[in-house]
Amino acid sequence: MENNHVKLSQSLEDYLEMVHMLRLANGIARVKDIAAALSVKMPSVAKAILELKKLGLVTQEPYSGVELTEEGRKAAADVLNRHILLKGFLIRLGVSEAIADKDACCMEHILSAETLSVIEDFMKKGNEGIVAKKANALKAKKGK
Amino acid sequence: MENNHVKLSQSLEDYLEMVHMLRLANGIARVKDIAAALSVKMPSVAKAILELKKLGLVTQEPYSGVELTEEGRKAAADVLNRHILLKGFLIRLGVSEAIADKDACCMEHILSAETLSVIEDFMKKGNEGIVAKKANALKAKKGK
DNA sequence: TATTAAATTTAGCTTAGTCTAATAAAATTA
DNA sequence: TAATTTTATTAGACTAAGCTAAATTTAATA
Repeated sequence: MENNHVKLSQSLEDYLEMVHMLRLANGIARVKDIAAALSVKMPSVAKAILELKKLGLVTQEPYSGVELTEEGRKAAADVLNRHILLKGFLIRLGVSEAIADKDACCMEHILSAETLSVIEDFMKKGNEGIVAKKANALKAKKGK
Repeated sequence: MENNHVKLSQSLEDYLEMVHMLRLANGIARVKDIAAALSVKMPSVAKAILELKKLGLVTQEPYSGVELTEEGRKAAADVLNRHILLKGFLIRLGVSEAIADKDACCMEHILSAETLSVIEDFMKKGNEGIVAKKANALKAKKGK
């Protein structure tokens, strides 16, 4: 049970996530579609896939679709889950769907575990959570 | 009243913001201190300052502290204000101060105007804002 | 099936942002 | 003030991530 978690660059995380999304949506992740979805050219995708191969996160037969290794699938799912969480969070705050999606796309690569877990709590408990926390804080103050 | 707002890279925004912070804190922004604060080496700072000079955002006499132009001061203050807003927001959600600071530091460069304005509202109105919004949404639904 | 079109890869260039090592200037101190 | 230390700059290497152009392979179609 080794911990191979090499921290990926934002760019590589994006490619990995997109492979996952395309496979979920279409069953296959083609270089052309990855390029279109990420607004880059195909050679950029080819280079990124090479990197991800070196890292053991994807496999690919020459001139065909990209597949995920078990480790790659896990890592991609992690990114995607963060994306979904953050997009939902922004929408809950009142951000429009399109912008929530775009901003989640950046945030998913940078937020610390602590912040993500706080946001998870927020999404579970809703605003009352914060109110309750405040109330507790006040109580604690009085208790002093 | 020209709009020279060239979109800065995250890196250059960080340098600009740090110049502003050091000047606020110490009255002067030295290369050495910028480097220490951003955990980079001095030559990286020198290069960045060169860029910011080209963009008309800072000035600097050789071998001395970095100054902000009027435009640079405005741009720096913008970044700093976003930082302060976001850090406060994360703290309000329950994130620890150190992590809030670190994460705000990344978020300040990437969030859209819409998301920032939503967060501003949240900080003004508090959670009731969201609750109220929800209530309104429900009312609107009923009204249909 | 032979040709054409589309997709993928390779080769190589560019930019931004970091670094180390070496040089130059300024500040400190003996 | 001369020597030393600190600070800043310059020169140049390296990496990541993008690009274009050209070559290669696969797929489509005449």
